[in-house]
Amino acid sequence: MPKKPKLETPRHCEFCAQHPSSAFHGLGKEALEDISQLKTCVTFRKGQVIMHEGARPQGVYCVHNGKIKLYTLGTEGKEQIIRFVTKGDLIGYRSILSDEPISASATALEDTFACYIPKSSFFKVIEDNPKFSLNLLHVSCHELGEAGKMITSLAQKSVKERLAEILLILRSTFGEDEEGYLDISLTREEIANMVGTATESVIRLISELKKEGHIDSKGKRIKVNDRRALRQIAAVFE
Amino acid sequence: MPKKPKLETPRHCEFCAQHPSSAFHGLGKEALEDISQLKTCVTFRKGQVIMHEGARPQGVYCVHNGKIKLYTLGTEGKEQIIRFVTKGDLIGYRSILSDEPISASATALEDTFACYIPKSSFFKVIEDNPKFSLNLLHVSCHELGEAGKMITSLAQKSVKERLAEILLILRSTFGEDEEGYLDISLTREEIANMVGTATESVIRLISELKKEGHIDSKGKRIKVNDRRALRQIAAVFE
DNA sequence: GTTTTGAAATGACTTTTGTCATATCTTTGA
DNA sequence: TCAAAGATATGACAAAAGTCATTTCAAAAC
Repeated sequence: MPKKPKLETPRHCEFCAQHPSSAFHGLGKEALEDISQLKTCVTFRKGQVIMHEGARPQGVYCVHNGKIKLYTLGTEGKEQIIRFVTKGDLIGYRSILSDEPISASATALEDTFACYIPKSSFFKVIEDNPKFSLNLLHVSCHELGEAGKMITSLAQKSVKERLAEILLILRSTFGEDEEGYLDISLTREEIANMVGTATESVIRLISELKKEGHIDSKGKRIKVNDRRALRQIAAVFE
Repeated sequence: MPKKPKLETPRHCEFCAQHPSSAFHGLGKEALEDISQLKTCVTFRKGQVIMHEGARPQGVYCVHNGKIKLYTLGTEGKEQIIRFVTKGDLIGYRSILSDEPISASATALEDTFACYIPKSSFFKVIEDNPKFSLNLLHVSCHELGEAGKMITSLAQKSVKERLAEILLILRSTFGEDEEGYLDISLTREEIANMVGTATESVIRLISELKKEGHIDSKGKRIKVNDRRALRQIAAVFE
């Protein structure tokens, strides 16, 4: 039996709303109080599927903590990871707001704690709080920009450039642990599924970056030594 | 001097609002009246740049007619076409709503007529009309789903599969003229910039699809003969 | 109508990336 | 602690796609 550490207990929405990137940021006390009443709390174990591509969600999840991958399944059933979801992010809002089936499955990469807000309540909050609509627009339009960048990378960059880029994204999304390793555990296959390449290619290129001294790795764990160098390789000039 | 046919004259916003896919669809008469007051009308000649990547737009364009490509510039200055914009679509809303610089340049593929709505007016309409916010959310979330599909295609499909897919997208976006040719004129290079490949590869594969009888071409003009076959090649099962 | 320019088409070749086979290393759980 | 399963690593080879050079064609411009 796997160890099942006790998950953090649910909190009031006010806590999530403190994150500047949260869609609930800037809402009034009463609004947050309302949402707190309407939500229910859920936990997902590592590896558990949270939403399934093609399904019609009946609500959205607001992630309180944990790490989740969003991915679509390609022709051969191969996962393509679109992005990661962490603390403060919503899952399922795209489908509900565009009135389309879920476009990307979500699976927990770690034990995750989230709040479930039913569709009707979600729309109620939108109607009652113009600020919330604006926040959602802000989030979805930001994502749209990120997706555009990803499209350009996939279409124009080499596998090595993309890998370097992804490593930087992982670092800024998940940060580092005390030893300086990326604070996210992904298999080489999952990294390949983000980069859009074969697992073996990722393995080879990680070895290469390691030889070049830009990164270190110890089993699954990866450490970014030289961000400048990676940025150079990724041809990211921002 | 190139021929400059007279462009269609501006119309009231009510006309644009008739399109079910327009963000202005379903707004009340007064709201539309307000917008009509606030907007100004602009025309763009074929080839003219409408918005520039990196810029900070001071308003959005609502396209009344014409065809526009949205694209980012990759490392080597190579265009990556993200999507096309036509009648009823907005340009620049992503940047304004996410409060980020423009992520994709826009260039007119044909003479285009559009309405310009200043940022302040745009936000005013949002605040006064919850329905408009919802429409915008609908549009941006839909786009987000499309972007996800594009990411998966680029990452997992072969160039031929992607080309077949793009030809189908062009057909459903722009339709056909009386002779059955796609009602959009793109160079092979532009098609390559959508597919994410080299111009020569597109040329070769178009020849191949032609030999296989699935399409026809006459100079730039392309005709889709067998949608079923293209769908099969593109591995699109919808 | 002819010239000029830019696209499209095609061949030869190179590079990149993917696939398959196999060996080695880490975890995980008994 | 050790065995088994699952990841990672590496080599050899194949396939896909890109690049460069050249030719043919089409569309503007004169």
